Amino acid sequence: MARKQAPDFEQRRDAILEHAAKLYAEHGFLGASIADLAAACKTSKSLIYHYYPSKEDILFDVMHSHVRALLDAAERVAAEPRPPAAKLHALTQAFMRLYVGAAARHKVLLNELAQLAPKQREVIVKIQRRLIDIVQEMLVEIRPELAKRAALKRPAAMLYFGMINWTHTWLDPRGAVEPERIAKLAAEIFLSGIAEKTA
Amino acid sequence: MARKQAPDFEQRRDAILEHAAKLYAEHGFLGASIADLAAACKTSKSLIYHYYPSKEDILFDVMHSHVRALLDAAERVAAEPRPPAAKLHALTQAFMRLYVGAAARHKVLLNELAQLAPKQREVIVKIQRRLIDIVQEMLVEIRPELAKRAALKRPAAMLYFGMINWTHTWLDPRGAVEPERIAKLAAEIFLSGIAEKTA
DNA sequence: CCTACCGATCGGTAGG
DNA sequence: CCTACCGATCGGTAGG
Repeated sequence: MARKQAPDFEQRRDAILEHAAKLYAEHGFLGASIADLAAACKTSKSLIYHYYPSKEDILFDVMHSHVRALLDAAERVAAEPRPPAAKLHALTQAFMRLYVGAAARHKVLLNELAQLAPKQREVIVKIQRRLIDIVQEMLVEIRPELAKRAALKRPAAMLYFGMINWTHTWLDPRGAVEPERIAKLAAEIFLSGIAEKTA
Repeated sequence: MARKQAPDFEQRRDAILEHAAKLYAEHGFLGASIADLAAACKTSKSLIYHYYPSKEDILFDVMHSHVRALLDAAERVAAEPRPPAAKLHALTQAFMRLYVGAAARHKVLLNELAQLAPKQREVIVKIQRRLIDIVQEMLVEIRPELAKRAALKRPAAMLYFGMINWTHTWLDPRGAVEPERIAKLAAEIFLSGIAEKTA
């Protein structure tokens, strides 16, 4: 009879993931070894390999868990029956909460995509594309004129992502200006901007 | 008597720098070895070490040459006797030209700062701070109200940098929408946005 | 006889 | 400017 999985399997796995995200965010994926990760988790390398088949699979899981959370949040907001501008505000707040709550995973997602094997990278990129599509659709709802200028849809969405994704390099969650305020400012700047300038 | 430097010393050094920028942009600093760099330059590892004392010094030079070019361009635009909004437009165009013309160096500057030793990192960060200051001053010229809301000055400047720095992840210089047009769109969105929303 | 985990060490390759 | 190497450390796996 097969023995049961350890009762805390999921918790242990998640603890490894969280330590890995921190190490990879700080030193880069290649700059942090499995030995470093094992030390941070206060176990052995073998224990890490019991939970993950390879170092790259850990990186994939760090990115995948985060990008899935972003997509879930975005789909939830997109489905709300609200005016489109209010949706973009809500989406920006939701993104900012996830960025702050999972800052290490976010940084890894943005910096280490190139370290993934093509197949795994494609899984992440596909989810990211769905995120971009959701934002594009919101922008068209806000400025229907954008639908006629199809070439500008993607650039507009990417400029929006630039504003909020870049915050991970400078925003201090315990700084003078709270993340909620920054999210509000970013959404306001973007909404006024495209309202005036893409018509 | 000391032998003269090779007449093409500077050109060779610059060729190394350019190949290094490309390799580090594609594989990451830690993912590209000195042997890879030597192969790309069609020489030996020893030749590389003739021009640079260490791998890290190559990384520093890649970043330093680029951030200096950005600062020079920004200071030139800031000194022009023009209306502040026109200056921000000109600055955005100047940044975009440098990002496109030195895409690999730009990517390395944004992704590999953590791989530098603290002393060298500080040199780069100081120049980056001067860049941010120049943008902040322009924003205050555009919206004098920002001076009274000091806490928002830096966030506003960083949201601007987010928009344009992030372009390196998605902007194709040979795509349907030219970089000049993206720069114009970004500056317009930002100018209308802060005009309306930070008063 | 399984899963969970350890200390020790593998073959290869890094920067120098 | 090259080949021949070094001390160290890498990701991954062995036996028990």
